[in-house]
Amino acid sequence: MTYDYAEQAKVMKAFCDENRLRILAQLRGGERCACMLLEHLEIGQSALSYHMKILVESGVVESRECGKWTHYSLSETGASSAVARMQEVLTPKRRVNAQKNDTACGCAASGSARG
Amino acid sequence: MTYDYAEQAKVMKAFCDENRLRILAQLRGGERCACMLLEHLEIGQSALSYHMKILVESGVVESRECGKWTHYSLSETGASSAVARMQEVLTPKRRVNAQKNDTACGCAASGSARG
DNA sequence: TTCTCATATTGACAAATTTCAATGTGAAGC
DNA sequence: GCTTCACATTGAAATTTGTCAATATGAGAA
Repeated sequence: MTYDYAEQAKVMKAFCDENRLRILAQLRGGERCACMLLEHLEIGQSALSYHMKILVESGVVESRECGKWTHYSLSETGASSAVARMQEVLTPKRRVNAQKNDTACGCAASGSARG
Repeated sequence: MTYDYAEQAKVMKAFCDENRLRILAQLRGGERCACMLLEHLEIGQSALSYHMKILVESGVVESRECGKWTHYSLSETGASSAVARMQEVLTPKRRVNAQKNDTACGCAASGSARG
């Protein structure tokens, strides 16, 4: 399978900005409209909108429109998908050929994939 | 608990760059020295060193020196810690007070925290 | 329709990130 | 000692990201 690193990076970018983490922390408490999120952040309205777009496009946050308001909430499917992605990235592959990762210097390899 | 968003963001930054994801993908196959990692990337040696520093400082990668060579591998503890962090960020908090997240517009809230 | 409110978008700018070329460092070999 | 190899660090440039002020959009109220 050809891995889409750009797509993967895009999802992970949801989590690597302090203000986005603060937004996610608020959403852990339940659905919030933009104005409520804004009250607890030290950024302007357009910056919030920018971050919400990133969060929604990454799939971890869902938006729901209700008249003039937009409500945001954590996406269960997006969340579990993101966690699964990270888990995959960090899970050693099953070894197929015994000595595939021999080191150039010839000293014994240690670590998780050796066994 | 006062959340350290900077620290959290730092860990997550390990995963939000395409080249770092390519490096992690290589490390899934087992321990690798820098020169081997470099062969499969389209960046220079100093850029690789820069990325490895970020990966090691985030805790998801371990380095092991062997004479002139440095070997890198996925850190099991770092990996599970990173996954746990992401999981925490995405897990709705237990509701304590019934109507804490009422919306400004008064329309019914939906979503995971309502239940 | 006109006005206001909540949010999105745009353009410009500042700050952070990523890269390379050059240089530094420390280990191994001569 | 000197040289080479593997990797780290530095400084500058290119790129990306995050922010604000201003403006646009679209829904509800008047």
